[in-house]
Amino acid sequence: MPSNRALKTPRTANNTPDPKELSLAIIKTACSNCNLRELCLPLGLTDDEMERLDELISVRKRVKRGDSLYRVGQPFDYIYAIRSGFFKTDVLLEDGRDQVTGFQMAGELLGMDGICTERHTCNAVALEDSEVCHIPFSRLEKLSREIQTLQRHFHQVMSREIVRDHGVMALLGMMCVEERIAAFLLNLSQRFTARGFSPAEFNLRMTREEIGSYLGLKLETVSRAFSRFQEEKLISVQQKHMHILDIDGLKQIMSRHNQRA
Amino acid sequence: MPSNRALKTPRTANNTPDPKELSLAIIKTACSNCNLRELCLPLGLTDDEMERLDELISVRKRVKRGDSLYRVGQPFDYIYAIRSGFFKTDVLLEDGRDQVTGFQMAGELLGMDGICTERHTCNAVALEDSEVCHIPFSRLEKLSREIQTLQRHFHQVMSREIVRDHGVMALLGMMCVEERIAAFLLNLSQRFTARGFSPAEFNLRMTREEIGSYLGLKLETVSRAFSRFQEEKLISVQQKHMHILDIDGLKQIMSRHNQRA
DNA sequence: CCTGTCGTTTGACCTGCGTCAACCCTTTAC
DNA sequence: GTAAAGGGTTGACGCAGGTCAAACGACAGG
Repeated sequence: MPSNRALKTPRTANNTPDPKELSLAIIKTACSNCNLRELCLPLGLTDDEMERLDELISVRKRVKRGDSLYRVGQPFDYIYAIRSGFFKTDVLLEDGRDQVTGFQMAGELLGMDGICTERHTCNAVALEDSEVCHIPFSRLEKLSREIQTLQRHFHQVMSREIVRDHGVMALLGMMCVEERIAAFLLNLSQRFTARGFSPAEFNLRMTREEIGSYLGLKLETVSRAFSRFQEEKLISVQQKHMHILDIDGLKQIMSRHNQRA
Repeated sequence: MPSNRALKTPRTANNTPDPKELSLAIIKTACSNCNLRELCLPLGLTDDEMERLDELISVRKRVKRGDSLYRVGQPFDYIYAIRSGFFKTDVLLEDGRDQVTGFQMAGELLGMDGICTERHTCNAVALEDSEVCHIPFSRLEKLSREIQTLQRHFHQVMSREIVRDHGVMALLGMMCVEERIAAFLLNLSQRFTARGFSPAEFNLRMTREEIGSYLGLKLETVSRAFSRFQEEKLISVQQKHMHILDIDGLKQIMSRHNQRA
């Protein structure tokens, strides 16, 4: 079974977009009236500064589920802010194995992997129909030379990404299955909460295989862990619908010292 | 005979540091005559710009083997550039388990984990007597608002850290023991080469346990892998002295498709 | 010099998670 | 509607790498 099934672009059957745009449709944008501005890049800016940021984010595009926002090796020109939707990023080894390096949701930035070599070093794939603001990186750098708050905030976002990655390393390096799954669910829960959604009930946008890839597990292992958590009344899950019944129970799993195999 | 002896800090025997500084001794600094300037922060700057960077890096300090440069929770004020020596960074879980998140050598920057919360989120520990340049972060930000080249380069350094972390995730998430060890040795070899040392012969500054922690393995597993590589004439290792006999052999291990357990 | 400590190696054994396979449910295509 | 394919669950089994234990070598301190 090919592990990257999701990478196949679903047929663009009904709505045929401009062929050179593929499935990307252009929409008008403005940070100043975006309800994600407190989560996203404009955080902390004055109205005046935000207008200047507006000027540089001229396009917002749709990315259909299964389509790539960017792929390994493509030239890097933009940082992307997710307006709505859900993405995964992954890296591939030559032999076809792939590792999901993160899941990104509304208000989060994508593309910072491309800064160092001016080419992207991972793939970003939409897990549901999404909208993305395109931020020309050189103009963002210029503006952040002029607006200290913006500069600081951008540095914080990159730093947060590094810290997040350290957390994933800790997860992959020393946690057992149950801890990884609990950590994963608690992280999702917390991020949905920050966006005004229920902490306890949400849809998983990714397959068991993608969860497994992110957590360094096989899909069967993820499935079994979900079943076990369900038996223990920690969660109730069917298909993609996840209901966390006992948040504290999940937190306890994280603090029981149960080493990795 | 290790060809990278030069990395060992010259004996501190004769010059006794100020006692209230503990093991940190202050030394005069200048990027402009530092032989690491092509690896480190000043990369690409004009002489004039480099002088301005010099002004802001007023102190260089020694950190003795085993001492921390910074610890989790400490306020973040500086980015550190390693002048000489060798460090590890690690994160701890409450229960005492810890994960090494990286090994850093001369010319590399430390401390970017602290930007997002203004407090450090990992520990940085010297694995041998080292010298470190202290770069006040707010002044670095100011200067990078004025010098575009510096701004770009700093962004590249942070981005490179993110990309490196993705590589470690791939390693932890899908490689088997032999691949991890081979990847680790090849990475060290390449970084020593970039610093003008032998690609084939170097001293490991870290213990088997620290290697294991970084690679998500137990120390016994690391030791066994070294022994097996030695039997196969890929390396010759005794204690901390590593001699790579067959670089291509190690690379082949990386490309054999041997999944993770 | 000797002694204690720390790091490393090696063997024997065990187990958590991967592998393989069968089957089911849901969604999409026509 | 039906068919086909993708995604998920569950069981039986095997092995890579963890655990435990013993012994050794290198180095620091007295």
